[in-house]
Amino acid sequence: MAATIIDVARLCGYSKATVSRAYASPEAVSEKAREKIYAAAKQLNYAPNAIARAMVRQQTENIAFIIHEKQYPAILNPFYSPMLEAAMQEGTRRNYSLFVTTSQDIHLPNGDIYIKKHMDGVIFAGEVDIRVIEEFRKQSIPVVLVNNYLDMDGLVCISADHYGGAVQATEYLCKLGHCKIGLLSGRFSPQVSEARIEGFVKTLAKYDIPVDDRFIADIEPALEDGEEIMTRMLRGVDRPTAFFCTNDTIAAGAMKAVTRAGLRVPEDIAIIGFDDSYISRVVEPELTTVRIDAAKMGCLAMQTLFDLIAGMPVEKAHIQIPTELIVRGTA
Amino acid sequence: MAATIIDVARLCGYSKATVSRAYASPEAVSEKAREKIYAAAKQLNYAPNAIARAMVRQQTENIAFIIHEKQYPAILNPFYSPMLEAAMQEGTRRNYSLFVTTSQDIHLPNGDIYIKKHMDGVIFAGEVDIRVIEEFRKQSIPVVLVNNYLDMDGLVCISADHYGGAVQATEYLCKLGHCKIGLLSGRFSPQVSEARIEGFVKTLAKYDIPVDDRFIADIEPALEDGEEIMTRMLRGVDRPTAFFCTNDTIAAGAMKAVTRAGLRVPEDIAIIGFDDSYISRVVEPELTTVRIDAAKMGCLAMQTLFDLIAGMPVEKAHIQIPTELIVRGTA
DNA sequence: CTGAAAGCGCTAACAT
DNA sequence: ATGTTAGCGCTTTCAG
Repeated sequence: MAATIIDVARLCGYSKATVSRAYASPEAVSEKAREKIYAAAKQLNYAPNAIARAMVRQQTENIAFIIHEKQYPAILNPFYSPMLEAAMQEGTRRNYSLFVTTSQDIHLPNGDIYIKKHMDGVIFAGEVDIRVIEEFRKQSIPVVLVNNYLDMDGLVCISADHYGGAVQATEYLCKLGHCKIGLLSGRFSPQVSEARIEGFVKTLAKYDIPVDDRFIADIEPALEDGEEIMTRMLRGVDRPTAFFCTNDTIAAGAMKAVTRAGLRVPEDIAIIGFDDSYISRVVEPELTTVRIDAAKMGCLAMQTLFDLIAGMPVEKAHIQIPTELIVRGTA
Repeated sequence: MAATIIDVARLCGYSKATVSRAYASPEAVSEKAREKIYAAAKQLNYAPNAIARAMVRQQTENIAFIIHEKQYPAILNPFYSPMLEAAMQEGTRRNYSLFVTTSQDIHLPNGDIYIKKHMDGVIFAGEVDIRVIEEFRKQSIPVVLVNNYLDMDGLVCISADHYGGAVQATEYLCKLGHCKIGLLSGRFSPQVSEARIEGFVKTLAKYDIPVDDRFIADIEPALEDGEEIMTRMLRGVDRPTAFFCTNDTIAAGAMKAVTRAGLRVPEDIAIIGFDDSYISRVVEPELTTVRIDAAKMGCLAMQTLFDLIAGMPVEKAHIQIPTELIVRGTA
């Protein structure tokens, strides 16, 4: 069907080796040859076959970005978007392509773990099954984990400083003079949730503010859940004057509840989010939140992966990205 | 390095053909053989090499989803998210993987158009250079265009009924009694923008409402732009009581402007959006908008592509998805 | 700078 | 049910 390197070679009179070089290393071929070859190729609609190339070179220039099914609406997930985006750009820069898939794409008929397409490297986002990682490493495929932390020998993990971020947020609320502060905590992977909760609790302790269990909620990190729980909390006696929400989506839901109850943010209830995702700017007033530099995480993940692919040793297994408090209108 | 089919064959005593079959068509191999083969494979950490397989089968089970650079923050783009999502799920169902890339990934050193990785089919989202499509078809790679319409022979295009959606929105506003209605039109691909504008204008005509050019804006479809233009329009004398925004992002920006001006949505200014994207539910009050079933479009795009790959003839080149008015709180 | 030839790892007839 | 064999299209020594 499609023209092959042989057809081109035949048409232009050069050998297929030379044709190959005209694409793989143009500078190694005389200008005259190059011209003739490209002309012949054009005439035949020839385009090099990446599969064949990958086969002999034993590398595909493909990277997989794998997201756990549970978090699957990942592309929808305003947190992962910029990460993916940055990773893609970094990949493109190096002539790599990014495969975005879920973890269900990596199983074999016999039940074994395996990545269907050959990948030069893999980025796991968020939760992962440890066995999957082990399996990949057995097959000598470099792996980096982003937005999660697992204590495996030599496994590079890139995550945000969830603890620090929670401290920044809580401290800010305390300094504002709030002395009744609630927590709307979303269910993420245990490490993440726990770190954020811990930051909150320890900071309250530092400021001698008691933790009131009635105003601590453990919910799914969705808009409706945020709204629902806040509606309920608003009815509580002696309710807090401020809430720390462990992501922006929850915070947006909480804001809705406050508004609908006829109260005002931040005058009646101050709210602070986490992630600095896109929605922090669509709500009005705009959300005060803890910024995670997701783009940086994505970029770093790719760069680290490239190093690994190039055989460079791991310098630091656990890279933690600092967070930053972004003060806007809700607290 | 990695074990090959030959190593497995040697270890288990079967031929490599049988080993191959144990993976490609397990039912064609005796149970005993399968067990031995899988055991040997496990011992050697063997996993079939997808590249080699793709090479001989001449198909990769990969689909590319290509978004024009201009719209690149596509993953960020709340409109494309559900589309991508649905496409991925549909792909997974058929054992295909989805490559998400930009249009810049498809050029050759010599300037020719070409897709670096071999793909069994390609979905273009939004704007595309016609020459790119021509080139793909020359290389006999099936193509479908989604969220855009191009009149090319036999090219399948899947788009929403932009005209109809604009009519629904405008008509609703008219029926509500608004007789001064503004338009905040975002710059999308010409076909899309024009269809939406036309729907707006014709509907006003139908209701004998004059079109006031002072309250028609042509802007970038971004939050800030929506806010900025609305702030300006609010200062206009004899200003509209309602605005039709050609996407939700613009509408959200416009809502901010209204709120900041101390006015209320929808009491003072009614607003209606387009897309029914995620943000239509994060704003408060929630946005009345025209729903485009982006998930359906993504799913349909994949299904059509699979048909094309299977060699089935194109039944209908231009598939138009109907829109639906979703009435919520802003109009 | 160019050519000849040996594979890369797997599948798909065709036999047995 | 299993084995034999001939490639898939390209890159890469090694020579010239």
